[in-house]
Amino acid sequence: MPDRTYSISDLASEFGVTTRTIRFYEEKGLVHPRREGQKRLYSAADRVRIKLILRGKRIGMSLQESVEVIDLYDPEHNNEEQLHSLISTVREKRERLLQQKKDIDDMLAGLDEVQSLCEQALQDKPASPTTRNRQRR
Amino acid sequence: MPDRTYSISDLASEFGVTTRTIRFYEEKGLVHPRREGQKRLYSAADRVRIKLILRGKRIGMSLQESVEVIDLYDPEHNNEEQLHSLISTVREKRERLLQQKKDIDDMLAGLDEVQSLCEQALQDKPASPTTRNRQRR
DNA sequence: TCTCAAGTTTACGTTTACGTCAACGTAATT
DNA sequence: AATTACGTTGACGTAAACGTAAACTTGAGA
Repeated sequence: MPDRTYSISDLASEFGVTTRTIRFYEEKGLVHPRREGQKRLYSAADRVRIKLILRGKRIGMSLQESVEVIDLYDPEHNNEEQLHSLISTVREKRERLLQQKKDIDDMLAGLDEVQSLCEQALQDKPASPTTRNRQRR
Repeated sequence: MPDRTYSISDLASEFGVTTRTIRFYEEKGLVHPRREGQKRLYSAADRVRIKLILRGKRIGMSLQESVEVIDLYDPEHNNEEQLHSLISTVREKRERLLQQKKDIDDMLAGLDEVQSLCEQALQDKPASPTTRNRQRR
């Protein structure tokens, strides 16, 4: 059923955000759900847009920037000039993402180090002082 | 020279931020530079802290969260309980970072797709209309 | 019919991360 | 002595991304 629709609270609970958040995205023009009377009806495409926006948020993108990335997909680019500028936009986005990956890898390496230091410290004193005291008395 | 110091504008220009930004970090207790009279004097350690904060920012961390990560490095953890909670903190951070890496890879895949569609579209019409017109006249 | 959950609009509040003056100090240069 | 560069402390402003409260509607069920 590719034409399934979603209520606002469907999506809110699915994505772990409030309905206020989703309405806010609409205020900002990030999504345009249909209306059934008063109620908002979200299509599968709307759902994907929100999902992609939240993905962008997780890696520190602003809402506007996420939309910018999402809009790279729909072909509004007809002439050669637009295609070239699109390609260079893609290149810039990609460079930033690669930098972010590097930042993440660096941070992961730091966490590994912290963890092994921790585990070593736990090895060096296998019995805690409290345990020792309890045993002696 | 491991005891080199930096002025506020040294660091600002090195990291591409304003001096206001660095003073703001101090207001928030993220760095504590020494003073020479009125002026702030930043040590190599201060510089690294700022660098790590900015790294955190690039991957969407708040300033507080970056500090939290940075503070994992200095051993304030003496007893067993603290060590265990530190390890579980590390685990949580790592999980989030891995999710972010996945998000980035997904987005990179999307960009690849956009780019190849672009290049194909450019292949399909190798001569632009303007070029054609110029050649015909 | 009454209620109750789910939805709606409007509007003001909040947090984070700085920007932007203003007004002043200090040290070197002209 | 005056300019210039660099620094300082307030203090207020702002944009983004929602939170929160108020007051209303609407469709489904007891």
